[in-house]
Formats: sequence, structure tokens, C-alpha cells
Amino acid sequence: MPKKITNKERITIKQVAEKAGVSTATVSRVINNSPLVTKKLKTRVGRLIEELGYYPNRSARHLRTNKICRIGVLFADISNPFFTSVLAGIESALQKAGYILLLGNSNENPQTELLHLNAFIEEGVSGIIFAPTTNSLSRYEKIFNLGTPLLTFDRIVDGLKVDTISINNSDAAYHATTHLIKLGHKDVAFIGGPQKISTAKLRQIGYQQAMQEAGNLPQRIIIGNFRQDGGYEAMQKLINLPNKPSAVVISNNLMTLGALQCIHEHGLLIPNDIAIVGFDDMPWFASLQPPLTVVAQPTYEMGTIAARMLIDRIQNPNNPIQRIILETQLIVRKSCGYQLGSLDSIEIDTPTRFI
Amino acid sequence: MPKKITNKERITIKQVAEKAGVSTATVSRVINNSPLVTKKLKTRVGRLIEELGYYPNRSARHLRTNKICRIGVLFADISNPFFTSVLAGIESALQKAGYILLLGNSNENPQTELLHLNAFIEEGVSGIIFAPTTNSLSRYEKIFNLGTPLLTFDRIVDGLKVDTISINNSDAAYHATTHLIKLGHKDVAFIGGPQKISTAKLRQIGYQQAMQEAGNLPQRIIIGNFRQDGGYEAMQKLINLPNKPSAVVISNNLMTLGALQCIHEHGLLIPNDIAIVGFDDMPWFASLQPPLTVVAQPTYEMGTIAARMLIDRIQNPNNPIQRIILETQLIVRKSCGYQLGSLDSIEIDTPTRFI
DNA sequence: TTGTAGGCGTTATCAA
DNA sequence: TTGATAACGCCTACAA
Repeated sequence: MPKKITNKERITIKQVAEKAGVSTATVSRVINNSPLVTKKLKTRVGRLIEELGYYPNRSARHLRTNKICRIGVLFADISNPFFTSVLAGIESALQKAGYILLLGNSNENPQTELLHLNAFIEEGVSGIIFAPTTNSLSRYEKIFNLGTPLLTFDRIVDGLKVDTISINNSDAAYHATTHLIKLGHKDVAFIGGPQKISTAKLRQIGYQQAMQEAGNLPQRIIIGNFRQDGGYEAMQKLINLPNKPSAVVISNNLMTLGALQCIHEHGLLIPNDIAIVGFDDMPWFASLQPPLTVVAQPTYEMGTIAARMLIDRIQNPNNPIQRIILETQLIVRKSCGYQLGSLDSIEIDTPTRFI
Repeated sequence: MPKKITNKERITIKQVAEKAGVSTATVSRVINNSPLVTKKLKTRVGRLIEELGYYPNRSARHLRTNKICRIGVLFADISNPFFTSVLAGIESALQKAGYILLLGNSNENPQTELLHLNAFIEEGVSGIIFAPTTNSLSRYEKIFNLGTPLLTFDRIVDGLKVDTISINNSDAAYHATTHLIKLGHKDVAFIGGPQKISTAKLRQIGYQQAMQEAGNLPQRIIIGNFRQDGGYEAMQKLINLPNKPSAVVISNNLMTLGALQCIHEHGLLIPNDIAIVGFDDMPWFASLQPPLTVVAQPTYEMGTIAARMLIDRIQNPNNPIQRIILETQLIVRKSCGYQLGSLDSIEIDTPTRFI
């Protein structure tokens, strides 16, 4: 008869105590490095713990102490390299601080988002970092009222009184647009994103402002979905126009990729036929032909700062709310071309960062 | 005197029971959708739960039932787009199955890896997906003996009897190398990776085999660190050689990026001066100049399958161990050049995937 | 159909 | 310095 294989039961503090001939209290003290235990006992019990393969049960601990180092992180689009880089930053900071990272992906879907937020609460996380899918205050009020510290990154929910970290979106788009205008482009188009996402709206405002200040230049805005196919379609529309724009600001990284593909497929030359400023620098943007001029966001830093802010908030719940806005950097490469006499106003090439 | 703001206490089943004038058992039954409760009571208690903002405490639940839907995922390099894509696949599958994802990043550091694995165990995860940093069986034996289902992806630990999913690494490198040889290259170099990583070793073997079978062509292998700077340095070494190779197989994506940068900086032309086959297709590889010929791995699928395998294992602990090997695809673009008379043996261009 | 009560693994209080 | 014990929030026999 085959031996029935059962799941191994986990060693508990009780079993360690029995084997050691001490009380569970003592074992607990050893685990928690209490100074009360004699050195001799400590080493003896410690060895036994190692030997038996005892691992503390965090659920029990959590229940008893109501303290736990877990943080929920909820992304809007996990496969977007922008988010990935932020995630890397968050992970690094949380790891250093000894926090466990619970990860979720809302996929830009408010329903899914709520599911994850609830799950995080049930898991008892001591804080949540997330990129909200909508700008609707009421959607987040219930969670907010629970008192678990929240921090939104990249995007802002109007009226939600939580710490936030984001970039200066309107400025970023403003500078990108102005860069093109200074190079002599009068017909600069803009590929924007879903209006319910605050970053999309702000970048659009920056573009509009730049066009207005430059003498009320005619604006052309196409809205995409912030993904690659959206960028492709948007660029398609622009190219098919009777009076194709001479330059385009593309307001997000994936759409930039799609737009590039579209441009290549039409056999258009950058920057001669069409000039481009993209969003979010990526290590490979410098290897594109031509190397891409982009607005670079400090993504990794955004992640580390977000995590540190949240941990700080957990420790000091009553400190005033913080809203951090990081500045972006326009990295000028070769996708906008040059025009004599205007070079003085252009920033210098930034070397590619090795990440 | 300022009112002392205290953290809101969380509503418990007991408080709901009191308010509702029922026992905690009844509330518990309502939460768990027990068919025993009358409809009327169910709706009444249900409404109260909603009203009071009650969230079940999963730690307590876990303690009591010893069941919990948490899975630990440990990556070796979270900022590598290859891993990111796998993560997206895992997340998607876990979300569908109702599992919470605990994420860690070992950063290729065995110490950090162990810390995370231990933390996962303490969190009581019902399974762990990870990319081992080493090929040392003894390193994972303790965790293995605990009985928590393990699954390694991308890499394999010799002798570790757990489910695995990986690609056919030697085949992939073999085909990449053969592709170049068939195009007429006799002097194909190889940029490899750390030997403690199984994928690096296997890809190297594939290269060696191809060179041997092609009439014992002279092999040139440079070992990099699987990161961008490593690829740069390795390519630098190759370029500085008195007899520079005419073609190079680069065994990972980040090193490909670095190698490209090096090639550009030296003003060399691809494929005329040097032909390239890279590893891991990325959406933007098609937009490079010239578009890159690569070995494409089904990364996202690897993630979804890994997650499903692990969940299956959790439910059927005694099923036989599975080792899944996914085939790769050589995507021929323009970084290897063409040679008349040899085109028949080359696969056809694959269209860029929209992810 | 609902209620009572014990216990999951841990820690903290109190007594020894 | 160590031990006994209650309690954290929840679920589930078992009793009613």
C-alpha cells in the first residue's frame, strides 16, 4: 500500500518549547531577541529552532500584535516600462525597510482596482501605494476613511487628502512643445491620452499653453489610449491629414513606440518629414534611429521616494500631507532636427544613463 | 487641548454581531455565504457589514483555517524587461485565480534571495515562483523540505525536484548561431553570461554545438554580466580584437542593448561591419536601425503557465513533477544581412507583435 | 436555523 | 529570569 503523503505540518513555538523543555513564552522571547533570556538558554533554544526548521507564523503574530510590515502596491499597467521602473524603485526601498510588497495590477480598470484595494485592506497592509485609474474622489473615500495610509503616484485624485508624488506634467509637455517651436515648427500636433487620467490632462494643458504663448499657433490634438496601438492609430490619423503636421509631441512612452512604427511603415523620415518628442526616456531610445528626443521622468526615484514617504506616514500618521512634484528633463537627441540660429536655446545632449 | 487622533480600530465580526443582535457565528456564515442562514438575516447582516465598513481579517482567518491564497514571486532582476513581461503574465493568472501576489527581487544576490524565501514562508504562502540565483541544490533544500510547493522559471537548479518552466536555451542559441553561419559568417563570436545561471550555460552550449557542427569553426566567447554595461564591455573587447568577428550572438537582452551602444559609438555599421543576433524580443527592437534579428521568448506565456502550474500543484501535491520547456522563435529582421543563394534557409519575417 | 465555545500560533501581562 | 495564561479575530463542531 502506498504511503499516504501528507502535507508536512509546520513546526510551532509550542513544539520548540516542548523539545527544549521550556515554556512557549521563553521561545517567543528568544525569537524576539528579548534581553531577558540568559545567554545559555538563548543559544540552546536558538539552535533547536534552526534544527527543527521553525519559522514564525506571521498571521498569528499579526493577529496578536496588530503590527505587520506589509505594503500594497497597485499599478495601472504593469507591463508599461514606466511603471516597471517605478516598481523597481519601490521594491528596493521597501526591501531595505523590511516591508513585504503585495502587488496588484488594475489594468486601468476601476473595478479591478477596487478588488485589489479591498484585498490589501483584508491583508492588513499598513499602507498602499497606487496609481488611481480615475479621478473620482467618491471612489476612494471608503478606503480612505478606513485610516490606512494611502499614497498616489503618477496621478492625482482631486480632493483626496493623501500624500502624492508625481511629475510636473504640464511643464514637461510645455517644454517639449516649446522645444519644437523654437526649432521653427509652427504646426506641432499632440497625441494625448484618456482624459480621466490626470497626467494625460495636464500634459495636454502644457501643450496648449505652449502653443498659445507662441502666438496662438493652431492646435491639433489626437487622443490615444496610452498604449502602443493607440499611438499607432493616432499617428496614422495625423499622417493621413491633408496638411500633415511637421512635428508631434507624444504624451506617453507606449504611444511613442506605436507612433514610431507607423512612421516607419509609411517610409517617413525623422526628423525631415516629421519631428518627434516622446515621453519617458528608456535605455534603448538612444539606440533608435535617429536617437529620440524625449521628456525623461525620474521613474526609479519616484518609486524610492514614494515608498519612503509612505513608511514615514505610517510612522507619523498626523504629519501634514505631502505632495511632491518631481521635475522632468528634456533630453535632446536627434529626432527634432536642428535649425541654424536657434541652437542657443537648445539644451545640450545628455549622455545615456546606464541603469 | 488637541484631540488625540488615534488610528481607527477595525470593525470585527463581534461588533457586527452585536449591532445586528445575532451571534458571531451567524455573521461568519453570512460572510462565507453559508446556505444555512435565512435570506432575511443574510441581507440584514450583509447590509450592516457594508454600512459599518467591515473587512474580514485574513490573518485571523488564515490562523484558524490554515488556508490562504498567497503566492510568493521572487525575481532575479526586476528591472529587466524580460522578467517584467513574465511578471505581467504571472500577475494576470494569479489575479484570475484569486491569489495575492507577494513580490520580491533578489537582484541576483543569493543572500537576498534567501531572505525573501524565508519571508514568504513566514507569510504562509501556499506556493513560490522564483528564478534561482544559483545552481546550488543545497541552497534550496531547506525550503524545499518544508513542503511548500516551489516552481522555478527561466532557470533550473540541478537535482531540485520541483516544477520548472523554461525555454529551450541551447536550441535557441544553436539556431541563432546557425542562422549566421548559413548567411556565410565563419567568424561568429558569442557574448555569454554568468556560468552559475543555467540559462547562460545552456545558451553557450548551443552556440558551441552550432560552431562545431559547422565544421569546427573557431569559437570566441566573452562572458558578460547579463546587464547593459556587461554587454558594452564585452562588445568593446570584441571590437578591439585584431581580427574582429564578423558576427556576434548576444545571449541576453540587456547585454544586447549595451553591445548596440558600443557598436554605435564606434561608428560601425550593422550588418555590414558586424552582424548581430540578440536575445528576447522587445516591442522596440523592430524600431531599431536596422531592425534587430532576435531569439524571441514567449515571456508573458511563461508567466501565465508558471502561475497555473503552481496553482495546480497546490491543489494536487502528489502529481508527478512537471518540467515545461517552451520553444523560442528566431525573428529574422535586418541585423544579419543577406547573402544570395542562402535565403531559402532563412525564416520569413515575423510581423511585430502588438502587446 | 441559530448560538455556544474552543482553539489556531503568538505575544504580553502577571505572578513566581 | 522564567512560566502560566489570556487574548487577538475568526471558523466550526456541537448543542439547542
